[in-house]
Amino acid sequence: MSTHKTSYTSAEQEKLVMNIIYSGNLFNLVSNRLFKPYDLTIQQYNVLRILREANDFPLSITDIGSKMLDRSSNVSRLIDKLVDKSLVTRVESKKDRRKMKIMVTEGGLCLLKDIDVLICEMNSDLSQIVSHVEARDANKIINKIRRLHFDKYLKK
Amino acid sequence: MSTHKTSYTSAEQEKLVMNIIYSGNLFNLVSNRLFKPYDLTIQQYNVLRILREANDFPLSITDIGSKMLDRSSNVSRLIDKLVDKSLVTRVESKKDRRKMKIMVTEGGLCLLKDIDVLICEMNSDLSQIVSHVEARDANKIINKIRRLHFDKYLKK
DNA sequence: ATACATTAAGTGTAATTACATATATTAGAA
DNA sequence: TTCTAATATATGTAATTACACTTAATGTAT
Repeated sequence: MSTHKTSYTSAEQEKLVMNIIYSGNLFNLVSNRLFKPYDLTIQQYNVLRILREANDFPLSITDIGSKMLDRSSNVSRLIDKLVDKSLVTRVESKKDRRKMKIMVTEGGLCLLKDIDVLICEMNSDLSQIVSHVEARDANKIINKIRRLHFDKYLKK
Repeated sequence: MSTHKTSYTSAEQEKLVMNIIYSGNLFNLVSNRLFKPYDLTIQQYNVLRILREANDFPLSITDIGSKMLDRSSNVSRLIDKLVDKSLVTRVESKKDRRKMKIMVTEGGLCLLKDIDVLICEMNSDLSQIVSHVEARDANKIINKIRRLHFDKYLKK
């Protein structure tokens, strides 16, 4: 490592990127363990939440993919699993038969409601660790890095 | 979502956790693509860096695992790959034959030196997007969440 | 010395992922 | 219409991962 001030200056930014990768992996791992009793992965949980937020309006695979935490091309298979567990329904759109109309079921909403309690507890724990303002500031910084530094590598 | 002030307050913290997971995945994905021309994954790269920092002192599999970004139990297989590419050497310790002594090779150091240029460019880009102080503050907040909120779920 | 616990590394396996590609449908141009 | 391009979803695959387990070596109490 160089001893120039500029190098030292950028080290903290590099650490931040590494920290986000490391902590992201860790949070992901822990979240998946927390969701395990409900037989859900964090991605499956997020799809259910996205569908709940859509509020009875059916979403397509593409809609879901664009709103998802994880932009992989495996939304179809993810929905497969949720359909198997009767947490969502998938029917072909009649207007455009390429599209699927996906909705959360009553059972899915029920499960979400159970998990809401857990999430709520975690949130109140979290709010004792970092303040609203701190969280907002950190979000801003992470978003800046993502949008200005990383998104350009995802042109597709 | 409740309209109580406390609930609203914690929403930003929840977003931060989600943001770290999402951005972490994304940064990981982009980093892996950046390292692809060198036929390295980001974990392999980090192992090489850890070994370089050890400065000719051989590390065991456990040493590496404890310093790694990704705390999976697959360090052995990861080292396999690096040995196959002649980037590291692995020899049995004579004092304790359970342990392996792993060191980066000249070729590994060479490869790291090439990549340093790339990393350096990225760092100077990064430092134009977020300041040293912003990065330090964000690191502090993320570390607080990890240590006080998530690490307790990893007791083992 | 013997037995048992602990530590270190490696392996087996099912699930997940990234990436490329395939299939089906629709949109639009000639 | 007919051809081609674009869109939406699904699938094949090789690699990676989480997790449990095995194997081997060492430490320690008796």
